[in-house]
Amino acid sequence: MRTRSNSKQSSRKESTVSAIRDVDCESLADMSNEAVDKLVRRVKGHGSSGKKKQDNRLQYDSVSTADNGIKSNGKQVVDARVTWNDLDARGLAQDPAANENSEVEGGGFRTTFQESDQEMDDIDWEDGSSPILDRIKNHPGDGIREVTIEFSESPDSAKQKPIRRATAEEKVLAELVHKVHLLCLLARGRIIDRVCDDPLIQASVLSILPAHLLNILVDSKLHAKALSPLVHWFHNNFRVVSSLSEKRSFHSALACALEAREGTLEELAALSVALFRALKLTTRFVSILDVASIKPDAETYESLSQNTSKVHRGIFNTSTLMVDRPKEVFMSPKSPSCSEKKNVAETLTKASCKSKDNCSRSKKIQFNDSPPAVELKGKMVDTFPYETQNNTSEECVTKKSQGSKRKGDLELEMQLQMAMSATAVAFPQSNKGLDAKELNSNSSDVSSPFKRTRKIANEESSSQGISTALGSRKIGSPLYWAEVYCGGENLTGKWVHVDAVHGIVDGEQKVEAAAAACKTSLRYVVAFAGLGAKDVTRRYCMKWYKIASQRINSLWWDAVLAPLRELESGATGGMAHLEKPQAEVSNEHENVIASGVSNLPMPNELSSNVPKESESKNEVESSGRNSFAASRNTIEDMELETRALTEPLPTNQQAYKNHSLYAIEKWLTKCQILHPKGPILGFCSGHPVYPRACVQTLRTKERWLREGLQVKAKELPAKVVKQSGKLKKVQFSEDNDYDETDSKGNNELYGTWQLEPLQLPHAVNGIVPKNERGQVDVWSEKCLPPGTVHLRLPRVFYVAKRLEIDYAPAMVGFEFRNGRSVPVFDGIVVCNEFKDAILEAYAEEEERRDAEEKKRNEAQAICRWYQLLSSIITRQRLNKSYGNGLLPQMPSNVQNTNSQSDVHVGSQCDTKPPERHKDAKDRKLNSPSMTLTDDHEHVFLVEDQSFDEETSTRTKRCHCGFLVQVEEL
DNA sequence: ATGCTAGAGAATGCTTTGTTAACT
DNA sequence: TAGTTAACTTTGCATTCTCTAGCA
Repeated sequence: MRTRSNSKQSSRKESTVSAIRDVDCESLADMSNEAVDKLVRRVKGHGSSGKKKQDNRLQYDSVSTADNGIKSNGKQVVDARVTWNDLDARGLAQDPAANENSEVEGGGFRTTFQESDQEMDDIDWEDGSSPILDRIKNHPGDGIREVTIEFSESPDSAKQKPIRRATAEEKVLAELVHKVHLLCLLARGRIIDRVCDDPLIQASVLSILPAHLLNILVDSKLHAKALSPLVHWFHNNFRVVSSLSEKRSFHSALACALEAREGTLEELAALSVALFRALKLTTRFVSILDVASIKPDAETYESLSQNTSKVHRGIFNTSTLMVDRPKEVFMSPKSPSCSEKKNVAETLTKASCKSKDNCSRSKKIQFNDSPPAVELKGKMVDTFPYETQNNTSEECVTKKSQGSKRKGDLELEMQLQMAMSATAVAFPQSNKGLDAKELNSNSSDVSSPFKRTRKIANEESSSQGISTALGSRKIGSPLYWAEVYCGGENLTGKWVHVDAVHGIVDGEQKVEAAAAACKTSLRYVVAFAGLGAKDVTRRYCMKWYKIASQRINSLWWDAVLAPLRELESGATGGMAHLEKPQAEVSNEHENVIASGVSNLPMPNELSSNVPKESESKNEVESSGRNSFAASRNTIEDMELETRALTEPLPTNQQAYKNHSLYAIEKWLTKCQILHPKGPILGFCSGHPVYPRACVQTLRTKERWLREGLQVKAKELPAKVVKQSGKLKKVQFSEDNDYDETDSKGNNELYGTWQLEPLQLPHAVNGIVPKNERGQVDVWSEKCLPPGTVHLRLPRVFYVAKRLEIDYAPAMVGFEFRNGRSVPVFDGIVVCNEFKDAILEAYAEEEERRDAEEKKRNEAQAICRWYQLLSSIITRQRLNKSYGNGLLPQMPSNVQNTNSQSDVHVGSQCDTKPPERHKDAKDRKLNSPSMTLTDDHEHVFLVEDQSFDEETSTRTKRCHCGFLVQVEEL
């Protein structure tokens, strides 16, 4: 029985796992990855609507799709859910709390809930016979709360899954997430870069470097080949392990990795950078920023289509663990033999268990998993394509044999490994504290990422890379390496790719294929130095058109990188010591070592000093070298630009659709044309390929007017296209000889080469030239007739009208309202000479208007006060008369009280609040407390009233002196 | 088995310059 | 009577994106 979890289950489970991982996570990149994932999932809400208690669902990844015909595109996958209700019912439900936390003994291992969860996360489930499944079946209390097996959906129903497209909002969100993730990863890179500059770290690395390697790099013209012994030494002396769960600074992690001579890929890459820098090589730390997708689709689809082979990261981590972990053991053919290594490893493991620091936790994982891998050694080693670079002949032999292997064979091997690894995972140590994401990267580290890519690389790998049946997404991808500046390369010097972790020198051409095979796209490759950064994606990405759409708007990205580029440029220039004499370099080595040993500053101090130090170095050492640095940077920029302009022609037509360099006529849009039509750069499927620069956008005359351009006289349209039916209808009814439309309803389009700057008629005698609608279309300043000015002020046309100045309403655009577009006006256009007069009058007018409004507001306020007080009085009187002194709690209602009152003040006030009301109000305001608190009811006797006929105002007096003036109708 | 192409179908985005009746 | 305001109604095509069948 093959089962898969659905998307809800997956994402829900992942969120739980993420929570656990949060604790374990060490890598900032991972944390940000997860945070982004969470955010995206939450917003999209696709993964959040699952049942409760499904956190522990198993995910069965159809790893081998071949035998049951399940396609990996998510359409034909059996979407069978495996939850755990029944197990729960059998055992777990009895003591769920205990189950969740207690350790379970079984099968010779101990595991915790967390572990089992992670194991689940870390395992690719294969058929019903999965060891883990068996284990769980045998031990139903194994930290599992809920088991439900649902076969609610048939493969066919999966096929009918509605395709949900991302909304605009989701796209915006995805872009924001992408940006934030980029910034986070940039920050991470800078942190690592800074630690690589740490003199203590550098000194420590140097101290373990064999003496004979110290002197091989002091050639004034460094060649990439000269790095090989060093790289091989590093490769053979440092091993990649899974990360530790503890959170700690990268500095201490690096120190720890150095001490143990093993660490994550990131740490080891950083160590190699530190080593190169200690040797005074100009070195950058390079990282692929594997950011969240800029398009929501991928992830939406991913989470939606759990059925697909694009299973969640957790699952891939699993496969990472299973596939790649074993490789680490035999990844280095030159390293000690397997058995040897295993012994060392075991020793290390034991030692590390006792070790006071936290470095060691993960080591045991590696070695426990190694045995199954060992058997595959022979098969795996030769799959390492990179090793062609530096490998010995024996590897070449094996490579040849590998070359004859079919992909299916390779998959079989992988699956075999998975099965074996799954068994290994059952051992308790395996997953403790493992961060799945780290595993991902680590396994990448561990094995040479490129092993799996061997075949793909040969086949001009696409993003698909190896069959998804391997569950291999983003596994083993090269993520970190170094770039060393070799002055002896080429004529001008060159930045050389150095992946010391994998023992690779100058393998830049292979990075793309390796990454592609691991489903990592080279969207951003950033080199860090001197706390700065530079985008060097062009160096590694040969197929820019494939990643262009996956990158953020270059304006934004360039703006972000601009300050970092300066820093980077300063550092890589200032650190150059290539031309120093050998003796000097040796002395410096000694100094570094000495400073590291005898004069140890605090790590914080160190790190904070680094930039200053390098800056001061720059100042002192390289005032004359700045030009050298500048030229080096310029040369590199030119190199990258050259790459950008010399990208090979894509072989498939669709790549030309949005290609930045090339175009074929077939994929031009309706409003595009080739001008000039040539030169032809090549052919694709028989279609001539032209430079993209030849593609011109065409527009109608009106459209060009908006840009402040007009068509030259006697220019014929470059292209005539059919007009939309709707427009045709409108324009035919209005004017058959409409300028832009011929009698057949076609639109005439013009190109930029047919245009000249707009020449609008001048304003003459204070008259604004207007269009046929009596207005001026102000799309931009260029559209203003000469001699006029656009005054964007509200109500300014009143002023112009009052002053009898000629003006035209300024139409600034359209808005779509009530199913049609409506012009939007903003201000007026007047002749320049009236501008000041209008503005002055406008200011006066606005002042007067403000004063009037203020007056009106005041009058209204007075009126309302009067109403309020009148109603209070009335209510009080009514209360006295009928309420037995009890104040009613009902809200006052002025209208009601007025209607019952003898004093008809409300209605009169509404119409016209007389001045005298103010007096009355004032008086009342002066003595309201007396009126209200004395518990005295005013009595207005008829004989005490007076009536002013002039103003129709009746004045009523109470014996207490209180009076009310009422205007009578 | 895989990748490419063409085409279908759906979603998205651009388009774009009133009228009438009630009320003040 | 003139001016103001609100309700009315809610297209249709081009482009883009995704998927699929067919072919090499």
